[in-house]
Amino acid sequence: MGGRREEILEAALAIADERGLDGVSMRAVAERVGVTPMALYRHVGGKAELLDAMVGHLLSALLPPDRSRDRQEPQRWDERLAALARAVRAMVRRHPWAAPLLFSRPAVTPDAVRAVDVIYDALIEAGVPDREVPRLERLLSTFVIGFAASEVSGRFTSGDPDPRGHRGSHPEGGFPAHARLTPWLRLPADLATEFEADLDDVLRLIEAAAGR
Amino acid sequence: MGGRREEILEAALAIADERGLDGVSMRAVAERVGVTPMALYRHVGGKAELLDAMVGHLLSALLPPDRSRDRQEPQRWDERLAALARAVRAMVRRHPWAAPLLFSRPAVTPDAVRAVDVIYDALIEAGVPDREVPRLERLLSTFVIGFAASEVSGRFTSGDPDPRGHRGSHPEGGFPAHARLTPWLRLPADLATEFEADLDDVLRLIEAAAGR
DNA sequence: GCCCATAGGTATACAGTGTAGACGTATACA
DNA sequence: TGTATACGTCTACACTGTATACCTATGGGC
Repeated sequence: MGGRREEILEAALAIADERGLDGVSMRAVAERVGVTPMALYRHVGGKAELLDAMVGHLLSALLPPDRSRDRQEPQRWDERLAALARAVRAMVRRHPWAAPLLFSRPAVTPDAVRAVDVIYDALIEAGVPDREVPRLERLLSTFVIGFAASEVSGRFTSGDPDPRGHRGSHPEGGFPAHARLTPWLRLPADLATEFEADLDDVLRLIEAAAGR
Repeated sequence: MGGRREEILEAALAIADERGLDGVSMRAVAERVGVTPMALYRHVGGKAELLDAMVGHLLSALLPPDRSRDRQEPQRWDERLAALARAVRAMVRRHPWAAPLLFSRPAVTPDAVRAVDVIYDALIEAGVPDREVPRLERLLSTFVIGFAASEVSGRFTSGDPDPRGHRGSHPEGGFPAHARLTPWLRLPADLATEFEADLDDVLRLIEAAAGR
């Protein structure tokens, strides 16, 4: 059975959560499973395939079990999209190592396609013309993944922490707009509410695209 | 002088362009410079710092030389933002290896801060309230970098190439929205015009935020 | 009972990685 | 002349992914 494969995957996930993606070496995974490194190759094709399987595993937990055909979806389209977006962000925050992989690996696993289908469905219900649906799906998912990736990789938080002394303006007027915005740049930027505001804006963008 | 450091950087850039980011090993760079691997450590602190310097080098070429105070910026705010966005996309397409690094390394180099300042300035001119400017800068840059990264890493192009036989619907009605959109999913998705359409939408989003 | 194919695991080995540490040398300044 | 500093080399270490070869236990057909 594929029980062993599952065991390997769980071990790799645990190591990634504990020690980061760099900690996931074939030897480390093998040791955790209690087996020789080369034994892994019988179950996963290699390191690349192992990484793919890891993100696939995470994606499979994104959506609730597929009862979408049994019962009517309760929420409005925008609430469904927002819920999915929040789920992605939460997943990336729990497993920061997954962020770079989400960009490189295309969504080909059945679970990933299922998620895309949920987005398509919501966009159609929103009134987006069929022709525009794939584009707006890519726009939305790019933003959500990009936000989460930026967040966990420090691209947002460590940006420009009061540069060059505590006065607002840079030496010799280097960055005038920064100077003017100093009071707002000083705040630590609550990323949870920022995500909600962004999400709101993007959903309005979709509404606008639907009404054309 | 730092001439040697520049030489090392150029060598690393050239290797990344030719053989990808994985080709950039200390040994490879050293060989190209004509020196022993350990000699690099006198000029760049280590591999991580080398990578940082590489993206810094690319960013420094993004904006025209700083004459922003000599002459008035000619274009409207939205044209300026669009130009910068297109420049980022072009840069990533020319140097695909840079995409993942742009997400992880925060914008702390002077050139990066200068680019952010340009965006701030445009957003202010657009009429965005000061309080909202940093957020919308992050939203815009996240989208632009995310789009470019997705594009060069194959997240867009290799998505679902007519899955499971050439009929639109999946076996046993797995993905209804996919089925409905089949005609549009079949097109190869012109990413250049898609980028322009997205950009247009995001700039409208900014306009909407300005008018509140 | 016998035989053998197959699945799963092990041992060894190879080429490559980043970099710590010790050592050398040449130039510039006191 | 002496010495400090910048720059480079050499060696070595602890890793990485994985190709290859070998071993072992289990199950099915005869």
